[in-house]
Amino acid sequence: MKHGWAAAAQSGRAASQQGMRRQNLALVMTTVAAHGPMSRAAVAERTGLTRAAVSSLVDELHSAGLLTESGSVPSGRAGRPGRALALSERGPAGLGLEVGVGHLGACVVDLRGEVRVWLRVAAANRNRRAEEVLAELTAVSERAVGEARASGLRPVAAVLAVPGLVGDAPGTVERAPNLGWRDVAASELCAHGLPLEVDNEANLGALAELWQGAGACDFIHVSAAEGIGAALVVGGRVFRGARGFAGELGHVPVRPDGPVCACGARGCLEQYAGEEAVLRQAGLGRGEDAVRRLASRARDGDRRALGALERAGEALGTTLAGAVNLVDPAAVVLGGAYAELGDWLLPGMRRELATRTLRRWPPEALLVSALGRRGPLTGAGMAAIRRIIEDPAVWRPTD
Amino acid sequence: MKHGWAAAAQSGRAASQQGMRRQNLALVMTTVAAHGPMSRAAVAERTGLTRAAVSSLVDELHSAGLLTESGSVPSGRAGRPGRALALSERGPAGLGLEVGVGHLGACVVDLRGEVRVWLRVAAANRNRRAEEVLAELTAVSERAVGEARASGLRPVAAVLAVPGLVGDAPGTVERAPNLGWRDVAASELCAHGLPLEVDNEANLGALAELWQGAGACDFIHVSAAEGIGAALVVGGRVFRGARGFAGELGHVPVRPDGPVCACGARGCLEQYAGEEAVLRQAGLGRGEDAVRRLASRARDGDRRALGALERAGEALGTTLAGAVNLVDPAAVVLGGAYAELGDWLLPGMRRELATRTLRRWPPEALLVSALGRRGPLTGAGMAAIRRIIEDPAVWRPTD
DNA sequence: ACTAATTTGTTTTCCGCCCTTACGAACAGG
DNA sequence: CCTGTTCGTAAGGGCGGAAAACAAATTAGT
Repeated sequence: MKHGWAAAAQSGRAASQQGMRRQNLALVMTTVAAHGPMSRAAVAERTGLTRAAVSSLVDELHSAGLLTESGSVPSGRAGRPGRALALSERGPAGLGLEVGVGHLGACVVDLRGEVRVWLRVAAANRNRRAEEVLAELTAVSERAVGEARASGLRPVAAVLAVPGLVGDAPGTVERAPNLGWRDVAASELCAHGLPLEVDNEANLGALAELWQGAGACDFIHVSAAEGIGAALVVGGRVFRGARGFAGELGHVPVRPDGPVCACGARGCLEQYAGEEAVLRQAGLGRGEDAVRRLASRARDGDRRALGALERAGEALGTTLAGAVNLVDPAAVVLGGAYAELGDWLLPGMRRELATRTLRRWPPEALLVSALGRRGPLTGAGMAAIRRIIEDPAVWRPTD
Repeated sequence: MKHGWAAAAQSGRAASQQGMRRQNLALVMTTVAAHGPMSRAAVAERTGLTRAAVSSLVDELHSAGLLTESGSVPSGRAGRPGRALALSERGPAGLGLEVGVGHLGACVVDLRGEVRVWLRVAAANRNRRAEEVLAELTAVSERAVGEARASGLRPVAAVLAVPGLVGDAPGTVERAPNLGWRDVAASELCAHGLPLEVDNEANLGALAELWQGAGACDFIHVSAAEGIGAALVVGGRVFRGARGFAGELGHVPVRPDGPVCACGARGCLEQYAGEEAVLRQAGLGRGEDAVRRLASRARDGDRRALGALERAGEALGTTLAGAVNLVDPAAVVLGGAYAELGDWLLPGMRRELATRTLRRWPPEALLVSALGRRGPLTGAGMAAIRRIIEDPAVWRPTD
């Protein structure tokens, strides 16, 4: 009989005192970020650290410009009032960038998670040279950075949202079919000298939902834009899979013998609920604001539009029911462009989810994103600054 | 515009020196477990700790009876040879228990991960009173514990594998339809005074595969026994979902209009690849060793058996293709009773997976478990002792 | 108004743990 | 036999959190 523990089972790094300090700095930051302005004593109680330790940690974060101390806040009860700690609104900030098929975007998010600058310009990027697109994006982002500086903010990291796959090489887009990109090294854009990370727009939209939404920390975020993508958020982190390709909801089979898909298989979800398929069934052509036109037709009671949305919702529901059975998320969030179509998609989805999920998966766990289209760019900005919150030690104010 | 970080985004605990020590003890244990007998210096190099720190940690683990020191091992190179450290084969051990529909099992696994005692007795447990079953299991497990003690082992924790759902309450089975159990508090069994944990057999089978297999640490383990269950292993841990119900592969829809399932929905995978459906299509009745009979018929070239297995493999493949698109695992492992049917299931599965997965998911990533039926019980024993390896601080030799 | 009680934040002391450095031990090679 | 190398251990130092004590600021009670 074979024995022994497989090598794959090992994990973890050595814990040192520096690592301990680092972890506790992060703990204070995330605690203040999550639970609003609060006193040192409240932080201590919530984290389990002593008040003395919290004081020391707060000192360090304060002198780094990450935490600010407002005046006394009367607690209502007896005793000396605590001094409210909050994340600085003038410290480092995150720069979010987005390349869409029809637009470019840039935003700046401060430490508190508030969007302080928001720029979005129309641009026909389909099959345009990547260098050109990135040059224009650089211009947009420089405007955003300028406005941020004027408000006392200092963008220190950037995240770019793209409608495509990001591979192993950091800062590069492996494939973005709708843009016609292939192996584009987007870090070239980094003219600001900021470290730039690239991620899929669906993943970033999900993160925005995680950080802004009423939020569970385990959910599936469905983001229908050109294709149908899903992001699995597990324990507050996007689950990327072994090779980074997780979340390809659009090519989960709905009917094994269904229509042939561009991917070569039959009956993929995209053939039922993809933008192109829905528009075709609704009798609409593709175009810039096709989704908006579809929504207005549905509002007017157009039979074909309503039927197409009904069928799309049903197919989405069937597929998501399978995903729910497999993953058991606390919620399913409908985001991206389809958030605007929620009114007409939801009934079919709910019906399918209700009949096809075991253990009475609660129907109220199916949500529509409040961010909708703004999700990816918002998420990019938040992800950029979130790195500092989750590891304040990387931030040196002297830089 | 809404702002602020959702409360869900917080995580992590305070790091203290005790926690640091604890983590490093675990690091040494897992390193030695994963990379065989090795010297202190080798542990230091691999973990990043200093040789001095490793010495101190090893001392503590040695005096707790968890590590043993063999004689000098010449490294071949110049210099003083190191003394080989290995996990003790006489220290604490894990007790694995299993209640199946047709059998009871108990095993004892030592720190090295080796199965030292293995007992399995036939028993007709379907719709039998839980108390009776557990009493008989207690008898079996006492025999196993006795044999283990005779070899110098000391079972210190137990894990029970059941074909059912384990809920929030620790140590209780929420539902096990094939046994007819409902809200059974299995911890009552704990006559040995050992702490007992209960888990689903599919999850434990997956863990056995993780720890014994050549193993990736992200994979989907399909375990077909009575129902069809799957366990998602993510980063070396079983992913249980928000409510602990993840992995219900059997009720993922294959054909939305297919035959009605016991769950109320239509076209669930179980209707195509479940044991009952396959046996019916193959013209076989249910029975104790039905799977074995099916395999022998297939070996003999029986048309109906081959056809049934072909169709089952295809349905499994379709469903798994969807799961692979969603989760992007490094491997899919076919375990449980169906491992014995791999020869006939695999072709259809491979075909479906090849056509329906994007990004050419490598066909060699579809594996058949070597453990097969022995998976859950093995995994239970390993899980029991693994707790001590992953947190040696919980183990007090004085007990 | 004045005191007691309570809560906050800081200071001081202490302890644990890892790191650095140094040293003895054990082996291979010339 | 001597040298170079590697292994394990020991001593000293620094860092970081815990525990306890103290000062500060407010409420409650009389």
